[in-house]
Amino acid sequence: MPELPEVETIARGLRPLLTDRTVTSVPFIAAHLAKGNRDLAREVIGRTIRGVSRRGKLLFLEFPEQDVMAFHLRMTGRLGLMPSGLPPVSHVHLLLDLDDGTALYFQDQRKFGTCGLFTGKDLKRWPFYRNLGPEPLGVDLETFSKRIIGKKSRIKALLLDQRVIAGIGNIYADESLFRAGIHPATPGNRIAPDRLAGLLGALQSVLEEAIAAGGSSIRDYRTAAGLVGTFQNTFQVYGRRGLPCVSCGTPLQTTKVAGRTTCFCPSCQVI
DNA sequence: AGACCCCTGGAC
DNA sequence: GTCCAGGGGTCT
Repeated sequence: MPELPEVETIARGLRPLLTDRTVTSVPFIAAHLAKGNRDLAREVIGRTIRGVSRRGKLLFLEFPEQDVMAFHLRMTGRLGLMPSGLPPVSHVHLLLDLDDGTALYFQDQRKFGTCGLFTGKDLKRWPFYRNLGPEPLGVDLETFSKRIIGKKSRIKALLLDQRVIAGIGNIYADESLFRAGIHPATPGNRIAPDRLAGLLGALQSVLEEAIAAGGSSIRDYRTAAGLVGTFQNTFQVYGRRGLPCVSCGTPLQTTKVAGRTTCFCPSCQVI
């Protein structure tokens, strides 16, 4: 599910509700999450959340001393607040009761999502976190270009690789490649510098517009307040196989790149 | 680069 | 029944 715009939207929604809240109890943690979080309750109870942040697709609850609780929502994870003490909701795997009578819930139909409590030191040692590429909304063209140019992999695979650039998933990879007019199978080392500039611009505009729209709700994604995003209404290629290209009318095609269905315009997007 | 794994449910 | 899904890890 959530890619950068969705996680950013959730983080912005949670920030005012969670900042300065103290965890009072952990009424529920599912077995698959408890594994690897054996002492979560003991370690998180009594701690005060000082901020909510995002890095790539990771969402952090920030505690004092650089400690964080990290969430990765994978395909179907949701975070939100409900009144504490309510009867169990389907697919909720973690509840944190807070000192204002609310409870943070982590809901995840497919159970791919993960969470964990990290000290600052342990977080920096976590390979997935340590190896994350730069933030696409903060990276400069030179840094971005260096990470693409000279790589033989197909550009779609590079965009999906969290070590190359953080936070991009299947939707925003396809949408930005269409806007930039780049075929998803183009090898990274065969994209001219001016086209890389166009790609970074496309990536940034797509992500900014998606954040402004509260993200894309295909199926499961909801904001922290439980609302759907609206950027799915603006998709130009994602999920539009067979439909006419918005630019030239050619039927959009799909292919597989990095194991993911990839939708593109065979006429507008060139290698 | 690709296959298969984790898991649940909707579309067909 | 089969195939597919906003992700990522592991193994060949």
